[in-house]
Amino acid sequence: MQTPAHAALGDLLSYAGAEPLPPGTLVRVPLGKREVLGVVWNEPVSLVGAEPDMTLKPVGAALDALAPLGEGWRDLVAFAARYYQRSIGEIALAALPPQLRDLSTAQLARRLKRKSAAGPVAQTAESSNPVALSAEQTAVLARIEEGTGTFLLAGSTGSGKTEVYLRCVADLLAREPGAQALVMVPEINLTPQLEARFKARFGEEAVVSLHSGMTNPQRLASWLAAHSGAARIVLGTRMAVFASIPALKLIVVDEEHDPSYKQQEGARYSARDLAVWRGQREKARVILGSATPSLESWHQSRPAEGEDPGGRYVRLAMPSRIGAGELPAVRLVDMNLQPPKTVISGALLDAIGQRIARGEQSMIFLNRRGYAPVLACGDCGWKSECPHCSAYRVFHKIDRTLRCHHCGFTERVPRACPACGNPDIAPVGRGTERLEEHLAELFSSVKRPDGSAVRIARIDADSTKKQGALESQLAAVHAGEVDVLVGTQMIAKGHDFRRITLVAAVNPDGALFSSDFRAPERLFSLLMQSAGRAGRDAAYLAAQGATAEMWIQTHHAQHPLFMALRRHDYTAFAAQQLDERRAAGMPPFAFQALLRADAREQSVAQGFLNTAADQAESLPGADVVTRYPAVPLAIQRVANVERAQMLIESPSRAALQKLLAAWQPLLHELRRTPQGKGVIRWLIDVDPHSI
DNA sequence: AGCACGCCGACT
DNA sequence: GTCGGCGTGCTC
Repeated sequence: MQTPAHAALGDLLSYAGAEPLPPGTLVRVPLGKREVLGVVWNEPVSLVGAEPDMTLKPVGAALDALAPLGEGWRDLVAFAARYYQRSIGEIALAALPPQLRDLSTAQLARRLKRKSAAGPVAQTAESSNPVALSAEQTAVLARIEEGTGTFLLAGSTGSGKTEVYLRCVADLLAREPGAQALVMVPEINLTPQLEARFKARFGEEAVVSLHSGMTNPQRLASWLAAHSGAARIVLGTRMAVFASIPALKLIVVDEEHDPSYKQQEGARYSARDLAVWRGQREKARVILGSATPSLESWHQSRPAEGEDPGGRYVRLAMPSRIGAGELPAVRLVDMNLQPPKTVISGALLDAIGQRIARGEQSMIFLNRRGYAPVLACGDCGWKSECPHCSAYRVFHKIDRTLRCHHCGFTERVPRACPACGNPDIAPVGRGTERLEEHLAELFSSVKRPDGSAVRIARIDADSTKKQGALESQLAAVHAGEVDVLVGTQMIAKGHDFRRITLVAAVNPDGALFSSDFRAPERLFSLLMQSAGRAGRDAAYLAAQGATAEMWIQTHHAQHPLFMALRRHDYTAFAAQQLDERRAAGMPPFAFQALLRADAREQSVAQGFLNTAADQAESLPGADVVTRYPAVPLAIQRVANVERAQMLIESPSRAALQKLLAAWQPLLHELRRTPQGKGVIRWLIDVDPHSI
């Protein structure tokens, strides 16, 4: 009858109840010695006259102050559970606000009484006087209005995608009383500004947010508002895709290419893919928006007016920036022509210096936090390895620590080499901390227009750990209190800096020759997004007489990725990447899953996987599903746990799904045999992001 | 996942 | 002599 619990316990548990409860009803049920939250899943079955083969425990109190969860929601949960090889209970429970688990019926009723019913959407100043649309925005909106299904909105950074979302929501709310919309963004950091914009347009009452940064009571309140229909607009991160939204008619997935939409622990779902599925199921329009769509979405889409109707999504383009300058000119600096060990080339230094002299801002990216990725002894070759992981600990100069970014193990930096006693141990490589320090030295003699010293700031996961730190640091940049901003990809996303006219990536080469076939896609997208941070305010550029520039320092200045980037030509880059993927039989032309196992010994983890692969031989679908040999993960050991994985691949998604479904019970079984002894955990990752 | 039961090391 | 380590097993 219901579904609490996790893991290897049968998907659905049966309970006895005096009254038939409709599916979707939330109930409290006894499980072992505990009482847990459950959801009535199937229509009740009458056992009158039947001989019970087991004694059923009685179902507990129903949370009947709450409307039962709808069929659409239950279908979504069931699909996600099936597709990602997890139990229904795990998905359902993760989808419900945590506080619902430990709230009594009476407490819940009290909660609900406080909430008012759905009101009309308030007309605010902005909603009665919206900004004028560009021709491209108008055309795109018209196309969405007349169509149904899923749309891929490929719009340059600064082309006004958010305004399109706002209009689509406004049109929907005006057209269909009671209809609801779901708008997703990849990162928590991006929700406050989006929330502000939606609330300004639609009023405080109409909008709620759902993300993991909220407190439990806040999350419950938002969830209840969405479930009851009081909230017309639900904003959130990937978890929001599972919100109960009974009158869902529109889903927006902003920055749909962003890897954050893929959950990386527990049930490894893709919120973007589930959004598309949910939209189809609910007959809701889905808009996937991005300046650099994922190759999966690009491949699935075709132009609206094209001759080739084969795509599942309608592709809509907004190539022009509005209110913003031209896309920045991309300048490639060939680091092979620079003196060895150059960090910032002379030309880039000059360019930044000119900006400082004019009172403009520059932004420099380095996707590596800390001071230096390794500390090494020049005498004996000691390196700052983590004792628990197969990785180096990163040197953080700020607090004089060596920190493992994988297991968190932190120690004070030793005075001398721990192996040979040599006091001369040196940082190798460069992170944002060291870059910040280096820039401060380089610009120590440079003065701002008013004669004061150059102000350099750093934004990364370390500088923003404290609550509200990111907001205050961003505010300082907006207020013009910073001349040069150094940071990780954290600053590449979404933030609308008005006075930045130069963006630089000082060392992006790592991703060019990575073993991860998605690395180029991610790099291109990151660099495009970064470029989009520069010159966002045409009026400012004109007043300054400035042009926006994106600088890239590389040892591979002729690389096709950079050539495409220089022309801001996503289409060409995508075509080239898709050709490579097609030739190599990789996604989106094949479907993948990873089977992973962790153990104290690498051989145990691999043994488990390889035995499992042997057993899969006779399963349905096995003939068209390739199983590669088990290999260690790129970072083989984390926190003293050895990790192994096996790639599973097929040109047929259905065959892959069929095999995985049949495989799962065998894997549970295998764990109980001697072959599975020592396996700490195993998991299946469907459509994995990094392999 | 919880939460039990169950068999081996350093403390009152 | 106990408290507690987490290995193994069960939950309608």
